[in-house]
Amino acid sequence: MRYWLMKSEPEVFSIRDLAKAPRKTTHWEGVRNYQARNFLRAMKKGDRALFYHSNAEPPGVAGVVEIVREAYPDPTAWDPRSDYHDPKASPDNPVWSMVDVKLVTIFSREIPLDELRGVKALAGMELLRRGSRLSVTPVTAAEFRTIETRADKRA
DNA sequence: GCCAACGTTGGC
DNA sequence: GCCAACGTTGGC
Repeated sequence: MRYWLMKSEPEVFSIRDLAKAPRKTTHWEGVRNYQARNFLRAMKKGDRALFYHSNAEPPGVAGVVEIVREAYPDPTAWDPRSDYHDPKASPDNPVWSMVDVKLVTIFSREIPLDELRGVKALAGMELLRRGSRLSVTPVTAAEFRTIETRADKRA
């Protein structure tokens, strides 16, 4: 099993929104970056991902989700009314993929980005790289565990 | 296939 | 709202 980090803007879709969703499950739609899409396609059922709140006050890791359905075409890509519409995409040529994720845990406290920056064990994390913008990134098992453990401790 | 212009992300 | 750091587009 592999580990990932997935970003979402809480004003658009927060981990609380996921908790309220039917079966606490959602389609992870709208990824429009090829590298991030390829990571979505590499995900396997049962993989786990950190749910990250971007463009938030403060930004940080809010909890854990599980991949419950592997990559399949993202229909918002060929929906002209969608914010995520891409004229290159069609049902015959979907271009973009999405997965389904299910809520596993909402951390008792969000771990803010600036706290993560101070953790030695996380120094190599893609998220912390200068200029990193990818909305889906792989995370090592050690990084994942470090963050999970930290969620139970005080800052 | 280069690269300038443009658009987007996301922390601050 | 600013802007650095990227990714994408399109003229050549």
